[in-house]
Amino acid sequence: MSTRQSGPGTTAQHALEGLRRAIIAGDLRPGQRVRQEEIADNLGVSVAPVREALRVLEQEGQVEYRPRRGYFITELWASDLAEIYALRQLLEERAARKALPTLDDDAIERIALAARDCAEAAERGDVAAELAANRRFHFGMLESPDQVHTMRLIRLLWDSTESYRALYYNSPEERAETVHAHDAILEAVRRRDADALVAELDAHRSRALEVLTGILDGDGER
Amino acid sequence: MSTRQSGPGTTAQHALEGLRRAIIAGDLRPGQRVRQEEIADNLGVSVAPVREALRVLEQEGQVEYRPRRGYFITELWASDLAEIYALRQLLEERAARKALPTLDDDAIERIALAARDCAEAAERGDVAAELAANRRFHFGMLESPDQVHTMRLIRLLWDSTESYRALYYNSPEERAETVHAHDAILEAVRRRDADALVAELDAHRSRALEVLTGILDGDGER
DNA sequence: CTCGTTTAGATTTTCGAAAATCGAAGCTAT
DNA sequence: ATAGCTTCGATTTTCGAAAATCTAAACGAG
Repeated sequence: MSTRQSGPGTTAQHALEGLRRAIIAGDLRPGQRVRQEEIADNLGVSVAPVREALRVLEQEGQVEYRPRRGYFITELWASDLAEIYALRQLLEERAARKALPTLDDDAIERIALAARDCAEAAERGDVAAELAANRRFHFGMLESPDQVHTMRLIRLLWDSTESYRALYYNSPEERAETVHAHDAILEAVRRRDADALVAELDAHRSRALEVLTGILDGDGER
Repeated sequence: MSTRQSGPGTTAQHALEGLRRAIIAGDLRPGQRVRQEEIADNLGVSVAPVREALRVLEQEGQVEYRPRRGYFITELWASDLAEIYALRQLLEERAARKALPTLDDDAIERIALAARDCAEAAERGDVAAELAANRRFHFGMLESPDQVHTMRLIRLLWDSTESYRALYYNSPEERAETVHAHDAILEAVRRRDADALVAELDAHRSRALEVLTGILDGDGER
């Protein structure tokens, strides 16, 4: 599927988006080999841009590269997720405290909108849309112009766990839970209460990690 | 220069190394445009592997990409360096405290060797060799098997400032200073004194940042 | 003289095919 | 039967050239 035509982005960007979609959708599963020509054919492009996209994903940690052997979707264990979530805690607390005082009403409105989008997508069960809205929600309250490098690291951590977050959103219970957590977070943002915000973010994150650990230990045991 | 032949690595890796060298050596300066064909010709390869290498550097933050416009060597301001060094402080303290108890005599020997290599390179004025040895020194005491993701972020931060570190090493004074700082750090490692180690690392880092800030404000002022 | 348009050259981007490499099945000698 | 070697198909990797796009200079109208 997918008609090819020179849109605003380059073909490599198109390939990157296609690969991301496939990973989130579960068409490409952890551990699986990525057949370059197959991806290229599915997207109606040649292998060159696909390889460039794979390089990007490699740097993000979403695929692993073995020279002359190809690219493989990264498999994460519970211990990996724990480390990544601990790093997120460290970096996101920093970012949140820095950014919170700089948020104007406009920014808060955008965050609230993202929360609504997120809730709607959750109800529809549209995992991809929920992932996107969830990102807008969280990054909306962390982003600040003098923290670009911090944000780059945070974005990297999010990217490398995107497919596992998709796993999390497959549970209807957790989708509902997320809506509540977002309300509490948004409330803290509105009150400009940094400590409360950090506490809520930590709780939100911990919950996700706990659930994911359960899922991974349940069926992904080596 | 540079004879091409199918070595152990791929051509893309060869291109990546070539680009790194050129950046460290100052052949490619901050802000400058990267002409893909020129790079390819110099390395005796085609543009495809060069583009893949550039994608890697883009993710590392060493080059910036503007679609259909090309790749540009990233320009960092004093404020960028300050942020990056603050992040390093945060992450390296974590890594050092985790790794210190796990270092065996063998590991410490490797670190000491790296320190010697570093001092020798400093004396010779071989900046590239010093950068490499310096990296072995620092990463040798941070690396630990259950902190792979932390190390990935730290490596990223180091990569993105590699050319500026090269700038720092151009000063003979600072090369000498580094040797002393490394001695103090190594001493703390041998004593297994985590607090002292962190303090020395912080001091070492602060000094570098201070010097670099001076250099950048001096001549690179927009 | 200034602003917008056109054109030409340089550069990026993508493709399709050739070359190199890998992994597994099949073969042979012991 | 098995260990080691060989061959074959599948896949990655690289190349050279075509297509698309951008930058800057030349041009012309107001």
